[in-house]
Amino acid sequence: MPPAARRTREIASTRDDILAAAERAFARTGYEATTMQDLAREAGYTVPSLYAYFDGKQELYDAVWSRLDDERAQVFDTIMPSGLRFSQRVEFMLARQLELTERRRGAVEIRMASPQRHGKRRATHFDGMVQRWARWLRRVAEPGDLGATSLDDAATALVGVMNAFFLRWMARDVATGLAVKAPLITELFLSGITGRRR
Amino acid sequence: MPPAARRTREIASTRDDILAAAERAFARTGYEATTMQDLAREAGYTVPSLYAYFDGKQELYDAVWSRLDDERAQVFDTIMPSGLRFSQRVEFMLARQLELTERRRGAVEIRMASPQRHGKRRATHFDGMVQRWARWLRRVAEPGDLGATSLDDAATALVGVMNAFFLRWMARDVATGLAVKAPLITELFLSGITGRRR
Amino acid sequence: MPPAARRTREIASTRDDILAAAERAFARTGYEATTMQDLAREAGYTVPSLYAYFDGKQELYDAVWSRLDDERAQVFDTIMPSGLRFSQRVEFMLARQLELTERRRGAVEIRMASPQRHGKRRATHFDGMVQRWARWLRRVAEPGDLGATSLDDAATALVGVMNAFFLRWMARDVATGLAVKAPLITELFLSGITGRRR
Amino acid sequence: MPPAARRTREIASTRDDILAAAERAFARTGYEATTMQDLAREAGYTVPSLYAYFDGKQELYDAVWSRLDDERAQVFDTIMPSGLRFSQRVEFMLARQLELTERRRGAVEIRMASPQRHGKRRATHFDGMVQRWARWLRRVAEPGDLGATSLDDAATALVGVMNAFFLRWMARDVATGLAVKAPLITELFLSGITGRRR
DNA sequence: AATGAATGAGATTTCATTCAT
DNA sequence: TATGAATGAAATCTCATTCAT
Repeated sequence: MPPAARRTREIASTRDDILAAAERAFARTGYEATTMQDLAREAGYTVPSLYAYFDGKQELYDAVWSRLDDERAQVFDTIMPSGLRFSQRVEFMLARQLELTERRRGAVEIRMASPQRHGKRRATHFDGMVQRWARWLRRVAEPGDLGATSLDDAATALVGVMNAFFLRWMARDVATGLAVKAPLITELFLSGITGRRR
Repeated sequence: MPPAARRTREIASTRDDILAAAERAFARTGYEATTMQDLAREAGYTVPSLYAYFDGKQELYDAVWSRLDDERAQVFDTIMPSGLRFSQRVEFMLARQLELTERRRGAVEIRMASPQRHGKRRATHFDGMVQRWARWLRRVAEPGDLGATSLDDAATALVGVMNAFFLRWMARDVATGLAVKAPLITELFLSGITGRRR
Repeated sequence: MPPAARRTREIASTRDDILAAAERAFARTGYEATTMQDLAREAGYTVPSLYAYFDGKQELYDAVWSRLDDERAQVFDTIMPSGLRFSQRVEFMLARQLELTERRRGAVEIRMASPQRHGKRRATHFDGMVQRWARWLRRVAEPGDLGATSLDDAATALVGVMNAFFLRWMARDVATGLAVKAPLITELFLSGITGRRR
Repeated sequence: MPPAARRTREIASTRDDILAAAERAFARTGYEATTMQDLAREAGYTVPSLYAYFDGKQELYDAVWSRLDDERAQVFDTIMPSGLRFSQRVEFMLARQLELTERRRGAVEIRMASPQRHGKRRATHFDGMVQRWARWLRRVAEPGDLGATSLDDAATALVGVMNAFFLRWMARDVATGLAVKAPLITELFLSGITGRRR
């Protein structure tokens, strides 16, 4: 590998280390309460070093979420086993997304509550999730799969139920698995509480 | 009314004015970004005056949420029309809760994302909501109403879908009504996307 | 005096105290090398208190010069004894200006070397002085008083010689008087080195 | 040329390149506001490289002025055409000095306002100029040339008027020539505003 | 009860300088 | 010789909180 390329790789790797540390730190205490000092300590650098890799606290914060969002987008592009029915596809994708959520739980939680640049709000982030799921549903749903429900309402309900189980899990049983709830969430999403098969 | 009693009433009223102002201010900019100066200006007092009524910023913040939580608890105690079926009861309570949410939208949104004293977290607040709804469901549901779904899972799904529609509304159409979504949410909760009656 | 008026006076007086202290501090070490800490110590306040009276370091700095410039403008409006010849008028005004300069020597010196808002420079400040003297000369000079010299060139020469004697005085003999040089400067200005009467 | 000698020459040349760049940079933004980064960029080196040639920022700054002062001293040693009268000599030297000033305008302006190590002051630099001109005047003036004016006062006036025209030129018409003012300055210096020949 | 004034503590950011390679 | 990386030290500015009036 030529030196220039190695250099580039090293920088990227350092940036990534810092981002991972920042994700932990922000997840622990939130944006405002996390100081540059905290971020530096978590990353194993001094504060001025962080400024060599990122332009400031806000930029670091933004970069943390970009990284997370990119990863989530990638999961949406996971190739699905062929021959699945709609309900199986939903369950499959739910499981994948929940796995990611589980792995990055702290970040995901804070992500929901983030002040974002230009005053965008939590609601905006939520709406983004809804729209991503809506796009996905359009891709995989066949006529009749959504019953009489609009794409938008379906995506809203799905994200809602999923988030609810995530938050309950965060509050109560982080030690256990989250992705195992995928079948339950799928059923509630498709058939509600009464329509569930015994 | 004796002077002492009037004094007590006045104090309570002033405290309430301050809390209402604080709710607006916190809803606008969040906990950290809202300064005591902001709170005082919004309330029409000077900063030291606020300290005469509350012990500090954190206490003010906590009191804001207590007030909101109390109000929500009261809504749960609203007397329901008699003779309603389960689905009608759910829809009725959803409508009442959504009305409150609509009225206090800003505060409710921030409430979800609040750093709290002693590291309690957003997830904890969510879990509180789930448990309150679970208690309510136990009171109003008759055998069979929840199908094969546990009380806890049912409450989780309900709060999830409700929150989802609230957030979507915040992101997109605050100008319109939120409570009108109560029937839709009820159906999605009970029958999922496929089981909905045409 | 009504309380409100007294309050206003107190604030003005405090601001003035701070400005006087800032003038001393800036004169000692220049703009950049003078810290808010230095300014606060010199004024007998803490740093945050300074921020209650001025918006920041640059504003303080600007205010110092405004104060000085105002005072200099006032000197230009001093009423002159009547019946003076042109040379006597020049000498009179030079003496008054030099007295002010002497009193505020440090500030005046730094004033010449100041980075100013928006990148204006020392030259700009100098040009301002030239133009003020030019206006004054137009007011007091009668036809023939300036010989063949344009108003602008005359003012330039006058400010140049005056400044030169000020700087030499700063470098060598601050202990003595500066205003006593007014007659000499007047002669050099009017007649040059050779034309001087014995 | 032996290698060692070439090396020495190379080092001297590199130092000079760096100084020229530093002069530009300092002239643009002043001492404090110019960072080592700025200096390195202007010179086409990296920051640590600058440290290989100079001991630090202050040393670089000092070296810039030494270079300028040396050059000015050299101009004072320019051989003058023979047979000139005093006024012609003054005009000749003024023209040469103004040419240098014009070429290095930015540096010269900053030079006047330079904080120097050990608290030497701007006034000191001015006084240095006065003394150099005084030495030169003593060399070229013959009895009677200065009229009744002392050498010191004459030099002071000369430097003052010269500086004044320089600063006015900086403020107003950098695009035009400065050295053309030499005759005017000479006349004002010798005969003042009234004594000028038509 | 209400407030003007003041401040301790701390946050982000910048920069000259060093050092291993 | 040249440089990428790292950092100690410091500067400006903000804010919750106190206290005398």
